[in-house]
Amino acid sequence: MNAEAYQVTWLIRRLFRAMAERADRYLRESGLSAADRAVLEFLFPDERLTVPDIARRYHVTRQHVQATANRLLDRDLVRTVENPRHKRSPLLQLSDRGQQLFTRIRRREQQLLDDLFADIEIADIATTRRTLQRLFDQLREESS
Amino acid sequence: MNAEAYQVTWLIRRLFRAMAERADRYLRESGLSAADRAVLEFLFPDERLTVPDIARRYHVTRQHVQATANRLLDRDLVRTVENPRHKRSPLLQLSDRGQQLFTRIRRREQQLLDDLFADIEIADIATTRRTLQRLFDQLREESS
DNA sequence: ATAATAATGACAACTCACTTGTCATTTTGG
DNA sequence: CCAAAATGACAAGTGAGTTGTCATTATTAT
Repeated sequence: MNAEAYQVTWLIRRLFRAMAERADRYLRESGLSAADRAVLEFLFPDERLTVPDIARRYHVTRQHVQATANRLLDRDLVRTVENPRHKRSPLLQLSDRGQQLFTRIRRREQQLLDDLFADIEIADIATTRRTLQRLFDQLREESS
Repeated sequence: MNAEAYQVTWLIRRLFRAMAERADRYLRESGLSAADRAVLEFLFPDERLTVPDIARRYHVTRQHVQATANRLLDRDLVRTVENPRHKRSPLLQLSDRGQQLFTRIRRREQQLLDDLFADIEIADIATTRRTLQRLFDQLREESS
């Protein structure tokens, strides 16, 4: 059992790398980085969040999210909306271009996902999801 | 089902980050980076491999492995053995210090792993391993 | 109301795991 | 034997993040 547990963690590492590689390839076509995608995802389809909000949810420094958000603003994929709760920290929201782009990306990802999981039984996917979720909860709990 | 498939990939990403964070913490205590650990693992317990061998297995550039190996050589965690098959490219092997260090690391990791998987049924671990393996095979196949 | 404290954006320098590219040498296979 | 491949050394770059600092703006506790 120890051996299997070890292999699970090994596979998580390998899968992450393989998925990131694959994602990089199709994201690059849209000129997006993984960090860009992550921020867009938080705003999709119509969330309004500040930079520090996203940083907290993403478990990443606000400075990093800020840099990413500024790039997205420059490229008109995101726009700012006045924040009634904080004058200096506007809410971010997908622009129309951002909406369209991310919708396309989601569709593309959905296709890749369907292909990837095509041959796997639904019950196995459910068990895997549940197990990974428990592992994740366990890790989060330990580090808090 | 699509939703569950998506969550599986999301969890893989999250788990990778959480595990990496955790690993960084305990590796740093030994003054090792993740790259150092990866190379040591290829040599543990008594493999003899050249830098390009490791690079090929690790699916990473030989230059990157070379830099890591050189650091490990500087720190006497690894030593070189003459390679009968290639004069310029010696075999790498764990030094005694490297052996001891990596043995300690493995023990520590085993403990963390046991804790992490403590509450999860063996059958679920087996299903998860099998499913992740199939996902991994699928990805590898597609990109070849 | 005010004074201390926290949150934010802007900017800069850094780290880490990698990559790409180049060169000189050595090895190998036709 | 000679062309092609493999190797180590060196250099510069990338991408996702981090830490740290500053000035400004909000929040809170008194």
